[in-house]
Amino acid sequence: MTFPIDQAKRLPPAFYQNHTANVAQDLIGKAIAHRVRQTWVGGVIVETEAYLHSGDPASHSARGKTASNASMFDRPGVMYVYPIHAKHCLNAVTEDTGIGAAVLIRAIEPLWGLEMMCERRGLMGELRGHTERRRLTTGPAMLCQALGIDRRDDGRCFVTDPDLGFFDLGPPQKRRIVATPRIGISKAQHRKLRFIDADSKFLSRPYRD
DNA sequence: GCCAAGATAAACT
DNA sequence: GTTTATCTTGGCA
Repeated sequence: MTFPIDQAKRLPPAFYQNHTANVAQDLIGKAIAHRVRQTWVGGVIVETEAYLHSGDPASHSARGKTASNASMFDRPGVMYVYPIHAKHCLNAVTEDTGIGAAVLIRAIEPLWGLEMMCERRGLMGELRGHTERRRLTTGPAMLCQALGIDRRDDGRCFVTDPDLGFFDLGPPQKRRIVATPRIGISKAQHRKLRFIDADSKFLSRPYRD
C-alpha cells in the first residue's frame, strides 16, 4: 500500500495550539508518517500521552529548560525526541512556544512501509497477521525505530518538514477513546493523561474494562 | 568525574 | 509476572 499523501490533509499549526490533553486525545485516529528516500513509513495513532507544562512532575519540562529538552520548549508542532534506556521516544510540542508541553506518541497501527519497518526493527518477513505486526510499533521506542527516527531528528517540525508529518485521513471513524494512567512513570501516576483507541489491536498493552 | 535514575523492551520463569 | 541489558542525562562532589 502506498501512502495516500495527496488525499491526506496535513494537520495545521492550530491543531497543536490547544490544551495538551485535548491534543493527545485528538491525535488518536490521525496518521503519522516519515519519508526517507521516497519511501513513506507510518500508520494510524492508537495511543498517546500528555505531558503538561505546569503541575506535572512526570514531564521532562518540570524542572525547566535544559540543553537536552530544549525542543520541548520550541514552537507547537515541533518534534521532541528524547533518548531513554538506549532507545528513543517521540513527542509533538503543544500549546505555546516556550512553555514546555508535549504529547508522547506511544503506539501506532502500522500501515505504510511495512518492509522498511521490519528492516529497521530487525525482523524478517513477519508481516502475516496482526500478531506479527504488533512487534513493529506497539511502544514508543519501537515506533521510533520503525519510523527511522532518533536523537538526530530532534527539533524537526511536523508542520513544515516535507518528509515528516501528522495527517488527517478523512472522515473520522467511530472510536472508543479511553483515558488511563500513563505508563512507566514514577510521579503523578494517578493522572489519567494516556489516551487510547480502546478497541485497537496495536496498543502497547491490551485494554480491558 | 562519578553515579543513580529513567516517558523501555526483550528475555526470562 | 519478573528480571535485565543498555546508555544518556543531570545532579553532586
